[in-house]
Amino acid sequence: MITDFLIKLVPFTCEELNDILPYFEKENVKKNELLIKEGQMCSKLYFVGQGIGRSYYLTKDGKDVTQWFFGVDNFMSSVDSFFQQSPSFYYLEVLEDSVLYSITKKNMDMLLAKYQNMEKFIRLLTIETLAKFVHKLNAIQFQTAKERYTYMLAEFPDISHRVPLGHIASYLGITQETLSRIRKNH
Amino acid sequence: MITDFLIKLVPFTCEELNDILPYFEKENVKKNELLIKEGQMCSKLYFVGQGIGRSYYLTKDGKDVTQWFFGVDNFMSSVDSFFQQSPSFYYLEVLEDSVLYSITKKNMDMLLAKYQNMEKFIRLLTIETLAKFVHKLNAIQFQTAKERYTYMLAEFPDISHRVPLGHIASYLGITQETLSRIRKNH
DNA sequence: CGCCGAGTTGAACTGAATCAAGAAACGTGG
DNA sequence: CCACGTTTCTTGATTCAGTTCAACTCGGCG
Repeated sequence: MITDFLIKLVPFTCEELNDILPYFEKENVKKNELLIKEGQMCSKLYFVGQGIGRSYYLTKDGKDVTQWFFGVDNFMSSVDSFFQQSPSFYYLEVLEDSVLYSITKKNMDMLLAKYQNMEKFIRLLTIETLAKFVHKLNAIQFQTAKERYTYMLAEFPDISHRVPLGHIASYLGITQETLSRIRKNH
Repeated sequence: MITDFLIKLVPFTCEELNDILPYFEKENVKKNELLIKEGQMCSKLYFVGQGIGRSYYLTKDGKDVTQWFFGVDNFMSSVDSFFQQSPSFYYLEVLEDSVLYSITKKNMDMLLAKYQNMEKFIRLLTIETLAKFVHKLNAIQFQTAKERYTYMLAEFPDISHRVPLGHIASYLGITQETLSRIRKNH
Protein backbone atom coordinates (compact mmCIF):
# COMPACT_ATOMS: atom_id res chain seq x y z
CA MET A 1 0.00 0.00 0.00
CA ILE A 2 2.99 2.30 -0.08
CA THR A 3 2.69 1.80 -3.81
CA ASP A 4 -0.84 3.18 -3.81
CA PHE A 5 0.29 6.18 -1.88
CA LEU A 6 3.24 6.84 -4.20
CA ILE A 7 1.31 6.64 -7.45
CA LYS A 8 -1.56 8.67 -6.04
CA LEU A 9 0.70 11.73 -6.14
CA VAL A 10 3.11 10.99 -8.97
CA PRO A 11 2.96 8.59 -11.97
CA PHE A 12 6.00 6.49 -11.12
CA THR A 13 6.92 3.87 -13.70
CA CYS A 14 6.98 0.18 -12.82
CA GLU A 15 10.73 0.17 -13.09
CA GLU A 16 11.02 3.06 -10.69
CA LEU A 17 8.69 1.42 -8.21
CA ASN A 18 10.59 -1.85 -8.39
CA ASP A 19 13.74 0.00 -7.57
CA ILE A 20 12.26 2.22 -4.88
CA LEU A 21 10.09 -0.12 -2.83
CA PRO A 22 12.83 -2.47 -1.57
CA TYR A 23 14.40 0.45 0.26
CA PHE A 24 11.44 0.49 2.60
CA GLU A 25 11.97 -1.84 5.49
CA LYS A 26 9.11 -3.33 7.46
CA GLU A 27 9.28 -2.72 11.20
CA ASN A 28 6.99 -4.04 13.91
CA VAL A 29 6.84 -1.57 16.73
CA LYS A 30 5.27 -2.15 20.14
CA LYS A 31 2.91 0.27 21.80
CA ASN A 32 4.57 3.23 23.55
CA GLU A 33 7.91 2.66 21.84
CA LEU A 34 9.85 5.79 20.97
CA LEU A 35 11.20 6.19 17.44
CA ILE A 36 13.12 9.38 18.15
CA LYS A 37 13.85 11.47 21.17
CA GLU A 38 14.26 15.21 21.32
CA GLY A 39 17.69 16.32 20.20
CA GLN A 40 18.35 13.28 18.05
CA MET A 41 18.65 13.37 14.30
CA CYS A 42 15.65 11.84 12.60
CA SER A 43 17.38 9.43 10.25
CA LYS A 44 14.34 7.60 8.93
CA LEU A 45 11.08 8.43 7.28
CA TYR A 46 8.24 6.11 8.32
CA PHE A 47 5.10 5.07 6.54
CA VAL A 48 2.32 3.84 8.82
CA GLY A 49 0.93 0.52 7.55
CA GLN A 50 -0.98 -0.21 10.72
CA GLY A 51 -1.42 1.52 14.06
CA ILE A 52 -1.10 5.13 15.20
CA GLY A 53 1.83 7.38 15.89
CA ARG A 54 2.22 10.83 17.30
CA SER A 55 4.86 13.50 17.60
CA TYR A 56 5.12 15.53 20.77
CA TYR A 57 7.39 17.83 22.69
CA LEU A 58 7.93 18.82 26.28
CA THR A 59 7.49 22.43 27.34
CA LYS A 60 9.99 24.11 29.66
CA ASP A 61 7.67 23.30 32.57
CA GLY A 62 7.53 19.67 31.55
CA LYS A 63 4.11 19.48 29.95
CA ASP A 64 3.66 16.93 27.17
CA VAL A 65 2.23 18.56 24.04
CA THR A 66 1.08 16.49 21.07
CA GLN A 67 2.07 18.11 17.80
CA TRP A 68 0.54 15.69 15.34
CA PHE A 69 -1.11 12.29 14.95
CA PHE A 70 -0.15 9.87 12.20
CA GLY A 71 -2.77 7.37 11.11
CA VAL A 72 -2.69 4.49 8.63
CA ASP A 73 -1.39 5.38 5.16
CA ASN A 74 0.45 8.45 6.28
CA PHE A 75 4.08 9.33 6.37
CA MET A 76 5.44 9.98 9.80
CA SER A 77 8.59 11.80 10.82
CA SER A 78 9.98 14.86 12.43
CA VAL A 79 9.75 16.64 9.08
CA ASP A 80 12.26 19.39 9.59
CA SER A 81 14.73 17.11 11.33
CA PHE A 82 14.59 14.49 8.59
CA PHE A 83 14.85 16.79 5.61
CA GLN A 84 16.98 19.52 7.08
CA GLN A 85 19.06 17.15 9.21
CA SER A 86 18.74 19.27 12.30
CA PRO A 87 18.25 17.92 15.83
CA SER A 88 14.62 17.04 16.34
CA PHE A 89 12.53 19.27 18.54
CA TYR A 90 10.05 16.41 18.86
CA TYR A 91 9.65 12.93 20.20
CA LEU A 92 8.12 10.38 17.86
CA GLU A 93 6.06 7.69 19.53
CA VAL A 94 3.79 4.81 18.60
CA LEU A 95 0.47 4.67 20.45
CA GLU A 96 -0.57 1.15 19.47
CA ASP A 97 1.30 -1.92 18.30
CA SER A 98 2.09 -0.82 14.76
CA VAL A 99 3.55 -1.87 11.44
CA LEU A 100 5.80 0.75 9.93
CA TYR A 101 7.80 0.87 6.70
CA SER A 102 10.93 2.93 7.05
CA ILE A 103 13.43 4.36 4.64
CA THR A 104 16.73 5.84 5.73
CA LYS A 105 17.72 9.42 5.01
CA LYS A 106 20.71 8.14 3.07
CA ASN A 107 18.62 5.98 0.76
CA MET A 108 16.04 8.70 0.37
CA ASP A 109 18.72 11.18 -0.68
CA MET A 110 20.00 8.66 -3.18
CA LEU A 111 16.51 8.19 -4.63
CA LEU A 112 15.90 11.93 -4.69
CA ALA A 113 19.04 12.40 -6.76
CA LYS A 114 18.27 9.47 -9.02
CA TYR A 115 14.64 10.09 -9.87
CA GLN A 116 13.09 13.42 -10.65
CA ASN A 117 9.76 11.77 -9.87
CA MET A 118 10.97 11.22 -6.34
CA GLU A 119 11.77 14.90 -5.97
CA LYS A 120 8.32 15.66 -7.25
CA PHE A 121 6.75 13.17 -4.89
CA ILE A 122 8.41 14.65 -1.84
CA ARG A 123 7.60 18.15 -3.02
CA LEU A 124 3.92 17.32 -3.35
CA LEU A 125 3.92 15.41 -0.07
CA THR A 126 5.41 18.40 1.69
CA ILE A 127 2.88 20.77 0.17
CA GLU A 128 0.09 18.49 1.30
CA THR A 129 1.56 18.42 4.79
CA LEU A 130 1.88 22.19 4.76
CA ALA A 131 -1.78 22.52 3.81
CA LYS A 132 -2.76 20.31 6.75
CA PHE A 133 -0.72 22.37 9.18
CA VAL A 134 -2.25 25.57 7.88
CA HIS A 135 -5.64 24.03 8.39
CA LYS A 136 -4.82 23.17 11.98
CA LEU A 137 -3.40 26.61 12.59
CA ASN A 138 -6.61 28.23 11.41
CA ALA A 139 -8.65 25.92 13.61
CA ILE A 140 -6.54 26.65 16.66
CA GLN A 141 -6.07 30.34 16.19
CA PHE A 142 -9.61 31.62 16.11
CA GLN A 143 -11.92 28.93 17.28
CA THR A 144 -13.44 28.02 20.60
CA ALA A 145 -12.53 24.82 22.40
CA LYS A 146 -15.64 23.10 21.08
CA GLU A 147 -14.96 24.08 17.47
CA ARG A 148 -11.42 22.79 17.78
CA TYR A 149 -12.72 19.43 18.85
CA THR A 150 -15.03 19.40 15.82
CA TYR A 151 -12.01 20.06 13.64
CA MET A 152 -10.21 17.14 15.33
CA LEU A 153 -13.08 14.77 14.61
CA ALA A 154 -13.05 15.82 10.97
CA GLU A 155 -9.28 15.65 10.53
CA PHE A 156 -8.74 12.39 12.44
CA PRO A 157 -12.09 10.57 12.53
CA ASP A 158 -10.53 7.16 13.10
CA ILE A 159 -8.04 8.34 15.69
CA SER A 160 -10.18 10.53 17.92
CA HIS A 161 -11.45 7.66 20.03
CA ARG A 162 -8.39 5.48 20.14
CA VAL A 163 -5.91 7.70 21.92
CA PRO A 164 -5.84 9.10 25.46
CA LEU A 165 -7.87 12.23 26.07
CA GLY A 166 -4.84 14.15 27.30
CA HIS A 167 -3.01 13.69 23.99
CA ILE A 168 -5.94 15.12 22.07
CA ALA A 169 -6.36 18.00 24.47
CA SER A 170 -2.75 19.09 24.16
CA TYR A 171 -2.94 18.67 20.39
CA LEU A 172 -5.84 21.12 20.36
CA GLY A 173 -4.25 23.51 22.81
CA ILE A 174 -6.85 23.05 25.53
CA THR A 175 -6.80 21.28 28.88
CA GLN A 176 -7.92 17.75 29.45
CA GLU A 177 -10.66 18.93 31.80
CA THR A 178 -12.13 21.24 29.18
CA LEU A 179 -12.08 18.51 26.56
CA SER A 180 -13.78 16.10 28.93
CA ARG A 181 -16.58 18.62 29.50
CA ILE A 182 -16.95 19.19 25.76
CA ARG A 183 -17.28 15.50 25.10
CA LYS A 184 -19.98 15.15 27.71
CA ASN A 185 -22.25 17.53 25.79
CA HIS A 186 -21.44 15.74 22.51
CA MET B 1 18.63 39.02 -5.74
CA ILE B 2 16.34 36.23 -6.81
CA THR B 3 19.58 34.62 -7.95
CA ASP B 4 20.99 34.78 -4.44
CA PHE B 5 17.87 33.20 -3.05
CA LEU B 6 17.89 30.41 -5.63
CA ILE B 7 21.50 29.41 -5.19
CA LYS B 8 21.26 29.65 -1.42
CA LEU B 9 19.11 26.50 -1.48
CA VAL B 10 20.28 24.65 -4.58
CA PRO B 11 23.48 24.83 -6.67
CA PHE B 12 21.92 25.87 -9.96
CA THR B 13 24.31 26.07 -12.89
CA CYS B 14 24.82 29.34 -14.75
CA GLU B 15 23.03 27.92 -17.75
CA GLU B 16 20.06 26.98 -15.67
CA LEU B 17 19.93 30.42 -14.06
CA ASN B 18 20.14 32.13 -17.43
CA ASP B 19 17.20 30.11 -18.60
CA ILE B 20 15.16 30.47 -15.42
CA LEU B 21 15.52 34.12 -14.47
CA PRO B 22 13.86 35.65 -17.55
CA TYR B 23 10.63 33.94 -16.59
CA PHE B 24 10.37 36.22 -13.61
CA GLU B 25 8.62 39.42 -14.49
CA LYS B 26 9.12 42.63 -12.56
CA GLU B 27 5.92 44.21 -11.29
CA ASN B 28 5.48 47.51 -9.48
CA VAL B 29 2.53 47.26 -7.16
CA LYS B 30 0.92 50.14 -5.29
CA LYS B 31 0.07 50.07 -1.60
CA ASN B 32 -3.15 48.24 -0.73
CA GLU B 33 -3.41 46.61 -4.12
CA LEU B 34 -4.84 43.08 -4.14
CA LEU B 35 -2.96 40.33 -5.96
CA ILE B 36 -5.61 37.67 -5.44
CA LYS B 37 -9.05 37.53 -3.97
CA GLU B 38 -10.63 34.66 -2.11
CA GLY B 39 -11.96 32.02 -4.48
CA GLN B 40 -9.61 32.88 -7.32
CA MET B 41 -6.89 30.60 -8.57
CA CYS B 42 -3.45 31.81 -7.59
CA SER B 43 -1.74 31.73 -10.97
CA LYS B 44 1.52 33.42 -10.03
CA LEU B 45 4.25 32.98 -7.51
CA TYR B 46 5.74 36.27 -6.33
CA PHE B 47 9.14 37.13 -4.99
CA VAL B 48 9.27 40.28 -2.88
CA GLY B 49 12.08 42.54 -4.05
CA GLN B 50 10.91 45.53 -2.06
CA GLY B 51 7.97 46.25 0.20
CA ILE B 52 5.70 44.08 2.34
CA GLY B 53 2.84 41.76 1.53
CA ARG B 54 0.37 39.83 3.59
CA SER B 55 -2.17 37.07 3.12
CA TYR B 56 -5.45 37.24 4.99
CA TYR B 57 -8.93 35.83 5.06
CA LEU B 58 -12.34 36.92 6.24
CA THR B 59 -14.13 34.92 8.93
CA LYS B 60 -17.82 34.11 8.62
CA ASP B 61 -18.57 37.14 10.80
CA GLY B 62 -16.48 39.35 8.56
CA LYS B 63 -13.34 39.77 10.64
CA ASP B 64 -10.09 40.28 8.74
CA VAL B 65 -7.45 37.79 9.86
CA THR B 66 -3.85 38.07 8.73
CA GLN B 67 -2.38 34.68 7.93
CA TRP B 68 1.16 35.64 7.06
CA PHE B 69 3.49 38.54 6.31
CA PHE B 70 5.93 38.49 3.41
CA GLY B 71 9.00 40.66 3.71
CA VAL B 72 11.85 41.39 1.32
CA ASP B 73 13.58 38.34 -0.17
CA ASN B 74 10.67 36.01 0.46
CA PHE B 75 8.39 34.16 -1.84
CA MET B 76 4.78 35.14 -1.54
CA SER B 77 1.70 33.26 -2.67
CA SER B 78 -1.33 31.41 -1.56
CA VAL B 79 0.81 28.25 -1.35
CA ASP B 80 -1.84 25.59 -1.58
CA SER B 81 -3.74 27.45 -4.28
CA PHE B 82 -0.67 27.94 -6.44
CA PHE B 83 0.73 24.45 -6.19
CA GLN B 84 -2.46 22.48 -5.90
CA GLN B 85 -4.42 24.76 -8.22
CA SER B 86 -7.37 25.00 -5.89
CA PRO B 87 -9.39 28.16 -5.26
CA SER B 88 -7.58 30.36 -2.79
CA PHE B 89 -8.93 30.65 0.70
CA TYR B 90 -6.89 33.83 1.09
CA TYR B 91 -6.55 37.33 -0.17
CA LEU B 92 -3.05 38.47 -1.08
CA GLU B 93 -2.33 42.12 -0.54
CA VAL B 94 0.56 44.54 -0.65
CA LEU B 95 0.95 46.83 2.37
CA GLU B 96 3.45 49.28 0.90
CA ASP B 97 4.39 50.30 -2.62
CA SER B 98 6.34 47.21 -3.63
CA VAL B 99 8.48 45.66 -6.28
CA LEU B 100 7.59 42.05 -6.99
CA TYR B 101 9.00 39.48 -9.38
CA SER B 102 6.37 37.06 -10.56
CA ILE B 103 6.41 33.78 -12.38
CA THR B 104 3.33 32.15 -13.81
CA LYS B 105 2.15 28.72 -12.76
CA LYS B 106 2.50 27.56 -16.35
CA ASN B 107 6.12 28.61 -16.61
CA MET B 108 6.88 27.23 -13.18
CA ASP B 109 5.44 23.85 -14.18
CA MET B 110 7.55 23.92 -17.29
CA LEU B 111 10.70 24.67 -15.28
CA LEU B 112 9.82 22.01 -12.71
CA ALA B 113 9.58 19.42 -15.48
CA LYS B 114 12.73 20.64 -17.19
CA TYR B 115 15.12 20.92 -14.28
CA GLN B 116 15.45 18.49 -11.44
CA ASN B 117 17.17 21.31 -9.55
CA MET B 118 13.97 23.29 -9.79
CA GLU B 119 12.02 20.45 -8.23
CA LYS B 120 14.60 20.32 -5.51
CA PHE B 121 14.44 24.06 -4.99
CA ILE B 122 10.69 24.10 -4.58
CA ARG B 123 10.85 21.06 -2.33
CA LEU B 124 13.35 22.76 -0.02
CA LEU B 125 11.46 26.03 -0.15
CA THR B 126 8.28 24.26 0.88
CA ILE B 127 10.00 22.47 3.73
CA GLU B 128 11.39 25.78 4.94
CA THR B 129 7.92 27.31 4.77
CA LEU B 130 6.50 24.34 6.62
CA ALA B 131 9.06 24.81 9.38
CA LYS B 132 8.05 28.45 9.73
CA PHE B 133 4.38 27.57 10.00
CA VAL B 134 5.11 24.95 12.61
CA HIS B 135 7.05 27.55 14.52
CA LYS B 136 4.12 29.94 14.44
CA LEU B 137 1.72 27.20 15.43
CA ASN B 138 3.81 26.41 18.49
CA ALA B 139 3.96 30.07 19.40
CA ILE B 140 0.23 30.54 19.06
CA GLN B 141 -0.90 27.31 20.62
CA PHE B 142 0.63 27.50 24.07
CA GLN B 143 1.87 30.95 24.67
CA THR B 144 0.44 34.03 26.30
CA ALA B 145 -0.38 37.15 24.32
CA LYS B 146 2.89 38.76 25.36
CA GLU B 147 4.97 35.75 24.37
CA ARG B 148 3.28 35.72 20.98
CA TYR B 149 4.27 39.29 20.40
CA THR B 150 7.85 38.42 21.31
CA TYR B 151 7.71 35.67 18.70
CA MET B 152 6.44 38.21 16.16
CA LEU B 153 9.31 40.58 16.84
CA ALA B 154 11.77 37.74 16.35
CA GLU B 155 10.15 36.33 13.21
CA PHE B 156 9.46 39.67 11.52
CA PRO B 157 11.79 42.23 13.11
CA ASP B 158 11.66 44.59 10.16
CA ILE B 159 7.92 44.32 9.65
CA SER B 160 6.60 44.65 13.18
CA HIS B 161 6.61 48.43 13.14
CA ARG B 162 5.62 49.10 9.57
CA VAL B 163 2.17 47.58 9.42
CA PRO B 164 -1.10 48.50 11.15
CA LEU B 165 -1.55 47.20 14.67
CA GLY B 166 -4.73 45.35 13.80
CA HIS B 167 -2.99 43.23 11.16
CA ILE B 168 -0.41 42.08 13.66
CA ALA B 169 -3.02 41.40 16.33
CA SER B 170 -5.07 39.15 14.07
CA TYR B 171 -1.91 37.44 12.88
CA LEU B 172 -1.16 36.57 16.49
CA GLY B 173 -4.71 35.59 17.33
CA ILE B 174 -5.29 38.35 19.85
CA THR B 175 -7.30 41.56 19.80
CA GLN B 176 -5.96 44.91 18.84
CA GLU B 177 -6.68 46.26 22.31
CA THR B 178 -4.65 43.54 23.98
CA LEU B 179 -1.74 44.13 21.63
CA SER B 180 -1.87 47.83 22.29
CA ARG B 181 -1.65 47.20 26.03
CA ILE B 182 1.26 44.81 25.54
CA ARG B 183 3.17 47.35 23.51
CA LYS B 184 2.71 49.98 26.16
CA ASN B 185 4.61 47.86 28.68
CA HIS B 186 7.37 47.23 26.10
C1' DC C 1 -10.91 73.52 10.47
C1' DG C 2 -13.21 69.30 10.90
C1' DC C 3 -13.35 64.63 9.47
C1' DC C 4 -11.58 59.94 9.49
C1' DG C 5 -8.87 55.98 10.38
C1' DA C 6 -5.63 54.17 13.71
C1' DG C 7 -4.40 53.62 18.24
C1' DT C 8 -5.29 53.94 23.31
C1' DT C 9 -7.63 53.47 27.64
C1' DG C 10 -11.13 51.93 31.02
C1' DA C 11 -14.68 48.80 33.00
C1' DA C 12 -17.40 44.80 32.88
C1' DC C 13 -17.71 40.18 31.35
C1' DT C 14 -16.51 35.33 30.11
C1' DG C 15 -14.38 31.04 28.31
C1' DA C 16 -11.16 28.31 29.67
C1' DA C 17 -7.32 27.37 33.07
C1' DT C 18 -6.18 25.94 37.47
C1' DC C 19 -6.64 23.48 41.63
C1' DA C 20 -8.49 19.69 44.02
C1' DA C 21 -11.06 15.35 44.59
C1' DG C 22 -13.12 11.45 43.31
C1' DA C 23 -14.64 7.61 39.88
C1' DA C 24 -13.59 4.43 36.26
C1' DA C 25 -10.74 1.63 33.46
C1' DC C 26 -6.69 -1.01 32.86
C1' DG C 27 -3.07 -4.32 33.47
C1' DT C 28 -0.08 -7.07 36.19
C1' DG C 29 1.12 -10.44 39.62
C1' DG C 30 -0.44 -13.53 42.91
C1' DC D 1 -10.00 -14.66 38.28
C1' DC D 2 -9.61 -11.38 41.68
C1' DA D 3 -7.00 -7.58 44.27
C1' DC D 4 -4.35 -3.66 44.06
C1' DG D 5 -1.89 0.07 42.16
C1' DT D 6 -1.56 3.10 38.27
C1' DT D 7 -3.19 5.67 34.84
C1' DT D 8 -7.05 7.95 32.63
C1' DC D 9 -11.19 10.44 32.96
C1' DT D 10 -14.81 13.20 35.20
C1' DT D 11 -16.73 16.76 38.06
C1' DG D 12 -16.92 20.94 40.96
C1' DA D 13 -15.28 25.52 42.69
C1' DT D 14 -12.42 29.28 41.94
C1' DT D 15 -9.47 32.37 39.34
C1' DC D 16 -7.61 34.93 35.54
C1' DA D 17 -6.03 36.37 30.92
C1' DG D 18 -7.95 38.25 27.36
C1' DT D 19 -12.41 39.78 25.01
C1' DT D 20 -15.94 42.97 24.38
C1' DC D 21 -17.97 47.29 24.30
C1' DA D 22 -17.65 51.99 24.48
C1' DA D 23 -15.51 56.31 24.79
C1' DC D 24 -11.65 59.05 23.95
C1' DT D 25 -6.96 60.80 21.81
C1' DC D 26 -4.02 61.70 18.17
C1' DG D 27 -2.19 62.80 13.60
C1' DG D 28 -2.79 63.38 8.74
C1' DC D 29 -5.27 65.32 4.99
C1' DG D 30 -8.92 67.30 1.97
